[in-house]
Amino acid sequence: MNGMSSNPPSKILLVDDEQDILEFLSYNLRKEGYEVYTSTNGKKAVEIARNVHPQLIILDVMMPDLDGIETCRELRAIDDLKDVVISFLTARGEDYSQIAGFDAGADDYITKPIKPRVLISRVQALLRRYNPENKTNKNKGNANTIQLGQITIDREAYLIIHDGTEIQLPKKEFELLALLGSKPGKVFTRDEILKSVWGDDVVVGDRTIDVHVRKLREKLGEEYIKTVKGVGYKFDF
Amino acid sequence: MNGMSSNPPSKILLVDDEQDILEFLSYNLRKEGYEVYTSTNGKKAVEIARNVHPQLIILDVMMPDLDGIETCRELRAIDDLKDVVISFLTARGEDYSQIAGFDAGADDYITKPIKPRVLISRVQALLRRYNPENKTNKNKGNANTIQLGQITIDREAYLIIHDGTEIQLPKKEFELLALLGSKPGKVFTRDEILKSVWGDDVVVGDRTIDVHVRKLREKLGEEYIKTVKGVGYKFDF
DNA sequence: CATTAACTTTAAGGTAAAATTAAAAGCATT
DNA sequence: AATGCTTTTAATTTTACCTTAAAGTTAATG
Repeated sequence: MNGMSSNPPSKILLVDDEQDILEFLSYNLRKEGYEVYTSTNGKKAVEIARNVHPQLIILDVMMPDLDGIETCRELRAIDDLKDVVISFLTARGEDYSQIAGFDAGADDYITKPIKPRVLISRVQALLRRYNPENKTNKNKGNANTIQLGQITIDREAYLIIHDGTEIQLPKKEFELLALLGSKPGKVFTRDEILKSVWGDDVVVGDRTIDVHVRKLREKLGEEYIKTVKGVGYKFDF
Repeated sequence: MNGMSSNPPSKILLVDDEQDILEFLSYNLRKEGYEVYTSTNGKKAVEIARNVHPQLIILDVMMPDLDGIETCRELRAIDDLKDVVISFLTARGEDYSQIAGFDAGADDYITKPIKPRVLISRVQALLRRYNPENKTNKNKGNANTIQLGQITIDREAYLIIHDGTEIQLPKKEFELLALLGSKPGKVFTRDEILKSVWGDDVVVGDRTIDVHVRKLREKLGEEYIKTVKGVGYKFDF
């Protein structure tokens, strides 16, 4: 039982159009002691959120009617809910750079399918961030973490969580990984990487990228970043 | 949206006891426009199949109660469902020599975990192979992939998916294939190929193209790239 | 059916690109 | 100014890809 920090259990609102997944998620979260509310559509979700003031809202991106992104906007527009933690729920392989570009104000992406254990740990991490005494609301606006299978990229803390272990990455390494991870599967050319991570003007030698890739592979394992010779690098997911 | 060939979206029945897998698969397939039905057990699956007549059934092999193999047998015993395409879903590393030996009547195996784009392409391949009238080859919105029968060319990832299997191609091979595939049926002369893939200035011998064609044929099969003697090469499917 | 031109096939270097390693150069922090 | 960490460079090795060359095959033509 982890839902109760000291006294009151954390309230979590789940929104997904599929009853099945809703049950799966709520079952696992309730087992941990969380107080779970559910809704199968965005409209109802906004209502519930207004009434119960959950600490965390998990929103499926793809929903008929009012989709996750719109729902998120509406929620963020409500004064009372300004600092609720909101996480999107997406299927793996999505283009996160695009979704992030929407800037709808989510704090996290959780990718499906997700194992109960991983779900719980992500939820815990998100709630830790909520921390009411921390009134300096840092997490405004865009998404701060992206979960790609075994790897979670936390843009706010510049760290990643790999197989449950936190790894603090230096700036450049982190930005390189975040770029590749923003569009899993896409090959980024060296030029694209240089422009995005180093900036238009900065000139560094070609081997610099290689060395950073090496560092990342050392820390994450060899399997995540793939080389496409003559083209560039990609995050394989 | 690719599920709709011309008008009616293809119906797919998914059967897996794990809720999150089910959700992952259905999310991705629905996004492509398929009409997806799900069941967490074999018995209910047979019922659904009887009622909705899906074009494709994807069955997890390992399920409690009525397992995939038995379910498949039952389905095949139903006269109405004789020519439904059935694919097993197995975990990677599972011993499926045994399963294959059972010969329960499946048309394909899909191994978990599977990447979204591979899943989609595999499903398309299956539907196309066994429903030949489904000849309409509408490209989906994703501007970076080209669907050519059993082959998907993904320009972003620099790879192709053939019969649902990813093949990472080297630069030159990929570019050659992408050129030929950009206009299926058209014969590209050697000059056109050289100019487009190698560039105006670069001078390479004529045999170089042949060798790359060979490599592609090795990886894809002989049937896709056709030689038109005295003229050039073309992609056919 | 011999000739020839065009394509196929195979295997062996050559080479450009990437990986690797170590060390130097930067930068904070104390 | 000394320490520890990050970033970049430089030098070397390794790898994968590309090209070529050489021999084999095919198909058209007289």
